[in-house]
Amino acid sequence: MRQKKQRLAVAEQQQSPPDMAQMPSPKEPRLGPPVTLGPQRSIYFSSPKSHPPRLGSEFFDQPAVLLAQAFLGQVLVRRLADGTELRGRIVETEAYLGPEDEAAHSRGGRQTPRNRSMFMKPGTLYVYIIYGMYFCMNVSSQGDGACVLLRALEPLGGLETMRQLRTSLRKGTSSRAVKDRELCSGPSKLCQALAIDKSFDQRDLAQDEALWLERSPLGPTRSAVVAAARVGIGQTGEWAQKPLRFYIRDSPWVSVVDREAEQENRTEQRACSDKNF
DNA sequence: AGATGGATACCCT
DNA sequence: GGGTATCCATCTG
Repeated sequence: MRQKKQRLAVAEQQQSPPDMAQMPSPKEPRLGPPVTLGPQRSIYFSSPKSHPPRLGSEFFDQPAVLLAQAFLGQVLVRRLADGTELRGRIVETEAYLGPEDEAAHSRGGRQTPRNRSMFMKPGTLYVYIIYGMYFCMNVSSQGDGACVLLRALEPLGGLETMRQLRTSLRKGTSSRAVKDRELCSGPSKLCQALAIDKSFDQRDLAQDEALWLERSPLGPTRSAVVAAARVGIGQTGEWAQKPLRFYIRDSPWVSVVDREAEQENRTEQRACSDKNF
């Protein structure tokens, strides 16, 4: 009981009410997000020179597998109600392909109130509750019912706030300090660390004021991306085996490493380079 | 390794 | 409507 209250208290503290998030308050001006929002375009912000550009809807409009790979290295930014910015580099993702994918919530074309955002336009957030107590954050991609799950971040900024969020949202009473590696190394951990909850469901990552993606100058090289089986979706079925999880090789921030897949990826690459690649 | 926790989907009156 | 099995995880011992 006490934990539940704690959880709510933190959520209220960090979370701005929807109306406040939408309307700029005249008496309390806030720093704007990296680029202007709204339908009207400005040539000033389309210039490649403007500061770290926010990734727009074109970025999200690609097939789930490509989007899952393109996410790697990009920086996710969360701005809390008090203006604090939390940032992390995406190091691990999973692709869910839509109706044909037996491991996807949208398998068989199932559409329910919960997974509605999977069918919305690319860039739409799909946040769902798992095991009754955790959140997972997905981003809709091109393809009906297809999306990408964000599984791990390398924390870059706002670590102390992340630690606080992770500590206060944890269930146990143990007051052991949360290590840096434990801040965002899992789909629900990163949601806790960035204070992302169900209220983000159906929001647009290309437009939202509290959450956005910044292009990183250096992405991982092709050989630094490991393709492995997805986590936690059972052992059976062809879809459980498919290499639809992607992570940055040797990153200490990844949630689950798959040595076997890393080995296989390497031999595949060698085979490619042998064939004059 | 085992317990946890509750929303959700799905089946059944 | 109600009952139940399941669930893309985390924490602790």
